[in-house]
Amino acid sequence: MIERDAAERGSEWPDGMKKTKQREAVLAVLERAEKPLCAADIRARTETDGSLVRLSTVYRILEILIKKGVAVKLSILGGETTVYELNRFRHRHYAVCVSCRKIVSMDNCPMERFVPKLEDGDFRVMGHNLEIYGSCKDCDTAGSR
Amino acid sequence: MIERDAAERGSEWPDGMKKTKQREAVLAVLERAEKPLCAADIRARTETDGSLVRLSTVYRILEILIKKGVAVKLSILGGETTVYELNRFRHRHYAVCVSCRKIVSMDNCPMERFVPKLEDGDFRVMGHNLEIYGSCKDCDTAGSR
DNA sequence: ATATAAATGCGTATGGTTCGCATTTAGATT
DNA sequence: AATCTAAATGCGAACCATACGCATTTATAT
Repeated sequence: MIERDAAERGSEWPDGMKKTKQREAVLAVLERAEKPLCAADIRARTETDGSLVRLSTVYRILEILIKKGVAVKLSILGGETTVYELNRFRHRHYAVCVSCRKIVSMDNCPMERFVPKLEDGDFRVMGHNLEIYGSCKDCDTAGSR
Repeated sequence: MIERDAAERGSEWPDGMKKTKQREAVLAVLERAEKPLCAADIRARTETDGSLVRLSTVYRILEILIKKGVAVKLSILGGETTVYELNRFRHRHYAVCVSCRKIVSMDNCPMERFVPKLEDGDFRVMGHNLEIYGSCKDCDTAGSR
């Protein structure tokens, strides 16, 4: 299973990164992830895959994946949760349900043609994070019922 | 000093909130704040004001200010810092310098006339957080020099 | 003035993340 | 293929921000 994912990834192993089974396991999890995952989730999924990666190692791997630009870190709901996902080289933002914490992905981005008016006129914008919060379909109907 | 701030705030004391000197001190700090502050900053500023509020109390006060909608919590730089500010009932977003962590405020908001395309069609958007990151004037010139 | 529910002080617990160091391993070199 | 070495991992402990528990104090209603 890990081998298959590695095969799908082909030769795209991050430059200069030593290939260890822990790193392959973490990358496999991130590639299969349907939503951003927190470190503990990643650890748990490597465990069910049959090749447990310790939590501290997960953090170390995430750190270097981020440094290499392979993964990105995002925090939602006022910093309560820190999650990670592969950098898919496209804008991807999420809406989070304040009630059940479901993460819903968004297909467009308000920053596409937006020029921020910044107090410090010479601020060079390099990127942005956007988080939308609200109530998902299920929780919304449950609440108003 | 605290009295003066309280006077400026006038009768706007949050509904049903017991007025204690710790709460007045924290509100005074938030009112005078030129940028969002973390809990430890708030504690430190109450200390220099001459009425130290313990950190755990700061957190408790922030919690209820947020619940009452008087303050808001925001997290920047991927959750590394959690900061708080008064809810000024207008959109206020910030750009953060990735190098010196300076916080620069932004005068417009890309969400003003933006309709998100969400996978979960019935997601009810209640609000959003946006963080812009990049390089501030000082760090940018320092870096490219 | 008194009663009482709520807020605070202060020490401790917690939970997510990082660190230290001994051991193992990947990849280079022979 | 065997050996070497820097880098990665295991594992426990440290760490930091934040939350909690409970005795004491305080704001407000009576």
